[in-house]
Amino acid sequence: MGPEAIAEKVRQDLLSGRMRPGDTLLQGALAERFGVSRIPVRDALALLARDGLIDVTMNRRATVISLAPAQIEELYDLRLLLETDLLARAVPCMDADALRAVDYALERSNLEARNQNWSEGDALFHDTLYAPAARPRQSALVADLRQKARVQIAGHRFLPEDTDRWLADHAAIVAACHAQNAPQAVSRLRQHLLGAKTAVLERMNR
Amino acid sequence: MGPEAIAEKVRQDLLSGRMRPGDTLLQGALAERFGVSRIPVRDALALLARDGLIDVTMNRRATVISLAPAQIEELYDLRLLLETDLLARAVPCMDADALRAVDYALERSNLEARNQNWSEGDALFHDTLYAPAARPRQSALVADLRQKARVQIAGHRFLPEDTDRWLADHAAIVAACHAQNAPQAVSRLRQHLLGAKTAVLERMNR
DNA sequence: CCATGTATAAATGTATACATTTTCACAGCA
DNA sequence: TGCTGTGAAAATGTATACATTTATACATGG
Repeated sequence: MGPEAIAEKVRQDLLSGRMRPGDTLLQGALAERFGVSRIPVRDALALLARDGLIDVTMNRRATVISLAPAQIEELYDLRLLLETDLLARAVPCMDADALRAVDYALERSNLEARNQNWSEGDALFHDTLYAPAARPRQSALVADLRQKARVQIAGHRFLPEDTDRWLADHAAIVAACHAQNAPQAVSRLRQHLLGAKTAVLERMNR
Repeated sequence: MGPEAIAEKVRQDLLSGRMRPGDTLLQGALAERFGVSRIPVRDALALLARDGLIDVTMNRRATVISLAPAQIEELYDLRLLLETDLLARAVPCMDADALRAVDYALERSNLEARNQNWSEGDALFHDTLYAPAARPRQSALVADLRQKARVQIAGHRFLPEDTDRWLADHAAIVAACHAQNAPQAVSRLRQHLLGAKTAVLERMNR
């Protein structure tokens, strides 16, 4: 069991909400759980820290990142900025294959939503949507931001209530893509992300 | 000598061009240089990897990141997107104190440029410029991107030739800030960054 | 009852030793 | 000459042991 495999297991704990913001990760406990010494565990924690999912400081136990509302807001504003730019670049590059992939991702996100697995399908959908832009670094950044948001959301235990509205948003975006109407696609993505931001912030303030 | 102190020393090697893209970093050599075992060195390398300055893969020696032209281009496009947004947010928030700080940073960047230390002053100037936006995450992201670019530039050994033009760009941006004219400030920042991007790309193709 | 200081327990940081993997020079061959 | 495979040398990965720091429980004083 190598460091990246350990990191992946722990990442699933974070994304699924089994571990929540503020929880501590003990090297010794993880080492015992995975049957290794603390050295590879430290490496795994460094990987998660690289993605900004946990906070590791000298001589202190690692903790799951806990974001204040202002930081959540900045996070979603960043997603808005980066994702609308990606989509604007992607739409003109979408050929028949890309559109087929988007259609498939839309269907998948619908299915996953029915299976209590909204986040997974949502992530796949957005990644597929931006793939034609061929911006690996920017896409990776967005994926990181989304993952950070997921950890907070999963940790706060609020399952998406407005799933239907968000699926409708997705469908509208896809329709604009088929019409090769980049401005409209971007506009709908903007509404989609603004809605997500306010929904999360609102539910954090209870 | 702790991991972060080691990382800082190595970071200076990267930013100054003493180590160049593609160069390898040996754990044993660094351990001997800093008089510690390889364990804290590994932690230091993990920190640098977190900032995307070096590439560490399992069982392979760490190497300084080497960016292809397409990646450099994406990097500057990202800076453009994130920095113009930051400046647009910052200008309306600039009070007398902030403007004084910007003036001071402009002077400093002029001085540093005369001292063969352009990059240092440039980084300070931009950071000061965006500080009023109060967007710590976005600012940190931009600082990371700038640092990555610096490593490439320093490694390729091309000192800025158009320093005077860039200093003039800075002055123009500051003037627009004083006039509280955000659109103009953003427009000039855009020109500034586009110029930097083309200059770097052009010189990489020799 | 709450705050503060202290001792003990627990967790982390680092050095050393050894296993595993990669690297690199060099021999052999087309 | 150029390529490929092989072996020794070197570099990395991990376990263990121990030093150092932090966290927690508990007693003490306000």
